[in-house]
Amino acid sequence: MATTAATPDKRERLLLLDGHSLAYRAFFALPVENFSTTDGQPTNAVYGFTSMLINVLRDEQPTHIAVAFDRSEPTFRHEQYVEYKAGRQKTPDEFRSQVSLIFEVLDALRIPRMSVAGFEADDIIATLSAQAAEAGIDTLIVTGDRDAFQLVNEHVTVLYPVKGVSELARMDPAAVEAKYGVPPERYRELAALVGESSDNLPGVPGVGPKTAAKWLAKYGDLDTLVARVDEIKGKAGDSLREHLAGVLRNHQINKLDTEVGLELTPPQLSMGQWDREEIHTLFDSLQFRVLRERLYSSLSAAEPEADEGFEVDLEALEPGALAGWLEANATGRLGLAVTGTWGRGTGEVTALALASPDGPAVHLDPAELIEDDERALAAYLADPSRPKAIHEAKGPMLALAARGLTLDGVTSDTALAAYLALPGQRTFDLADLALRYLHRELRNETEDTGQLTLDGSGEEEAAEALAVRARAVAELADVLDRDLDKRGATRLLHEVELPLVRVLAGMERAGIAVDADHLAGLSASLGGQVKEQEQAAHDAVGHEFNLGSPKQVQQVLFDELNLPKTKRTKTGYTTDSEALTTLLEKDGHPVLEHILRWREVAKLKSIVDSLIPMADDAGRIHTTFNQMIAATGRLSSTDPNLQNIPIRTAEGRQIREAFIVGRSGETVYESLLTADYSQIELRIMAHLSEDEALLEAFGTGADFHTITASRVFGLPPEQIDSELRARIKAMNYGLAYGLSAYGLSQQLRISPDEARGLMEEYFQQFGGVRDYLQNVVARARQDGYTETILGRRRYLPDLNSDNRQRREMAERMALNAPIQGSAADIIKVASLNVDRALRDAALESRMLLQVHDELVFEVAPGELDTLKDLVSTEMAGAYELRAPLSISMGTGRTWQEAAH
DNA sequence: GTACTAACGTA
DNA sequence: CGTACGTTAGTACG
Repeated sequence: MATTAATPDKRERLLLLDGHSLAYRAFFALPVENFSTTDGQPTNAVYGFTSMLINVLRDEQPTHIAVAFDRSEPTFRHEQYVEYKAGRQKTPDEFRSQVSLIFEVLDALRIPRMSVAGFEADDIIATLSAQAAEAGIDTLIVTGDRDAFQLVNEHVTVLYPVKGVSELARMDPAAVEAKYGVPPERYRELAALVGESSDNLPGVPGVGPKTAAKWLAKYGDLDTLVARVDEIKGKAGDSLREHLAGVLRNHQINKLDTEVGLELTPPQLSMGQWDREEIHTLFDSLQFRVLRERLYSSLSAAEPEADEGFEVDLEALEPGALAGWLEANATGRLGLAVTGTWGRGTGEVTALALASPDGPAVHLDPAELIEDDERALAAYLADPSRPKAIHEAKGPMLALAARGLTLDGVTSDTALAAYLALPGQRTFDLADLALRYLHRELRNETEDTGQLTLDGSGEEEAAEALAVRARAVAELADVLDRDLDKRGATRLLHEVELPLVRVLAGMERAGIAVDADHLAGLSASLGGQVKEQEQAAHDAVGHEFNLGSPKQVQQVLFDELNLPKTKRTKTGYTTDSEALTTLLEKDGHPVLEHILRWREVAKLKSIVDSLIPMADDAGRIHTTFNQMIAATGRLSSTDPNLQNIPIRTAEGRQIREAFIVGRSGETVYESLLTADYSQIELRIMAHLSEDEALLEAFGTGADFHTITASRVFGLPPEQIDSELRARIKAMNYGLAYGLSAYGLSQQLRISPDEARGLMEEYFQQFGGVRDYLQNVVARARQDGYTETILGRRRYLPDLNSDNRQRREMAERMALNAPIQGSAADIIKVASLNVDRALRDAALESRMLLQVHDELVFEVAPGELDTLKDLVSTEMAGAYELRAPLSISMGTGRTWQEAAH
């Protein structure tokens, strides 16, 4: 596509940015505390710079672009004046580390960056704007350096950041004159008189911009002023005469060079195609969520990368013609797109579209179908032998189920497929994937030709848009099939993730019954305790404060009570429970106890209160399982999150008592059954490391932590007390997270040396584990990714980062991902096998929840024994580990009772 | 209203 | 200076 803006009536626009000056502005405008990645890399300058860049691209829609940077070498100005820029503070390290990140952003956006030894960014900009003027191109300069004002004219405008990074002043000739009282071509002379302290160019003492402008207005220009310098009266006149040499020097130095030798000329700087994938990866690593959204929402329309949409041949179907259409067109896989609403285990379909990857499409309103068509649709959707592709199948599946429609034969869910390809990404928007994989925009090809649309109802457009989605899904599915094949993830998709969608939908539909009265009672009693603790805390310090505000708690503890300072957070000192408990031991101020206790009960109350309104008319709560969030392959649960219901404390467990066995239609279930894997992650670690001693410890059947402790300490198991066992338990679990000796020492409250010794003794006994862990990281560094037992990958480019923090973070992720991810693989397989076995055995019992290593079931009358057999067989047999999977189960009227 | 942080719940 | 999540409340920002 030719640049759309190159129309004769619209001049081309060259955007030039001064990289260093803008980044430096951003660096001081944005507090580094609020702009750092979780691993400590400061990003305030990159963020601010990128933010300004995106805004300017959006607002100015330039056709050409370049970013100029200074170099560290001395410039010609230093030769003219050795004191140039002397006395400047050294660039902070936090800033310097961000310059290369800015380079990465620009490279990913395919924006040329330029720098020339011996010249400043401003000189490059001056040269380019002069060349642009000759080529008939208008120039916009974005810089925080006022020297650029001298370049302003009819075709050159400077955008100058006035406050922070969000507001740019538009400096055209009138604006420069209004602000400084001289036209832009005189600005240099004014600056020479006033001086520039940051460049160490002193001006005339006692002369500010006002006086300087007055003189220039009176004498016309600097030359005349100098020639008639003796006429100037007063103190200012004396001062000028005294410092005349400096003024002339300033005037010479602040002239920007317009003849820098450059490799590219303005016409060669046209906006290029940028790489979405690269932007995604980079913004992921910089943890720019908002900026990514802004970039995509403001630029996707103007983005030259995708100049095509999707062609759909939307056929109008006569009533009764659907069966015939399907016969003719559903020969291969069709793309399916559905609109409607879904969530909380149910939904409603408002429309659906079917499209083949290369041919016609239909749009259907399920409410208006005649019986024949409805039957044909139901049969097609439910037919496992008629392949379909859909984007995010679970929601539509719930909505279709609410109409009594079954969806089967889904051979691709394009969102799931993309998740397996890019597990680190958090969202898988169809429009995004279409651009990324098909290089096309999610719009109708024929739509934007400027033709008149037939009616203003928008109904037709909506139908076409849905058909476009179906078409895009059909094409995307084919491309993703090939991509996954290359990544070795085909089986994982077809045998695990895709069939799991239906199982998750089933659990969401079923929901879990809650005892509303019990919850209400809990809320009331917790509410009472919250009040008590709040009152007690206020009394203890002698005034009211908001216990829910960490900031106010900090003020009370550290400013008023002068308690010893705790570990720093970004904004102050932590008041987390660990720190407060330590403080309590040291100082014993009564308020600490009340704060801790208040936090505990307030947290529990908030969980209870969030659950109460979630129950439906049948008294059941339906969570939503997200299959594409966790980078390791785990599920997550939202709205409400039923994977973090308290269990640790007795009060917390009361909340579990609110989850009870329920009924469904005729069936009154008799109990809940929970089944969980014992130490699944440790078994996986033993399996993967093939460490003989560890495998043996699992083979004995005795308490695992005691056995390993007995080996480490060289004592018989009966001499392992709870203290020793606890130490080794912490080690056992910590290893899979990349625990350091320091971390272990903190956790066990022992000295780092002691912790190091403990680790060494551990590895003396379990050397295979150390070899494995080292190996996993080394291998991942080579391959760029880790892999689970089912071939689920996690990509970790930061393993080769120069930044130690980032690299070490990636190393811990690499240690953990195969272990946590393999556990996720196993329970997914188990869920599928249990689900299949339940259907094969025609049991009425059903699976309700998955909590990472636990499955929760509702047991139909008389089925308990059969169900227990079935569940333990399927869970234990989900995967053959060298340290065999072990299951423990419990039953009861409530989730709490069913714990074991 | 939106976005971020601190804190804390789970595996 | 141990991984993976989601929710809440307070707070700062536009």
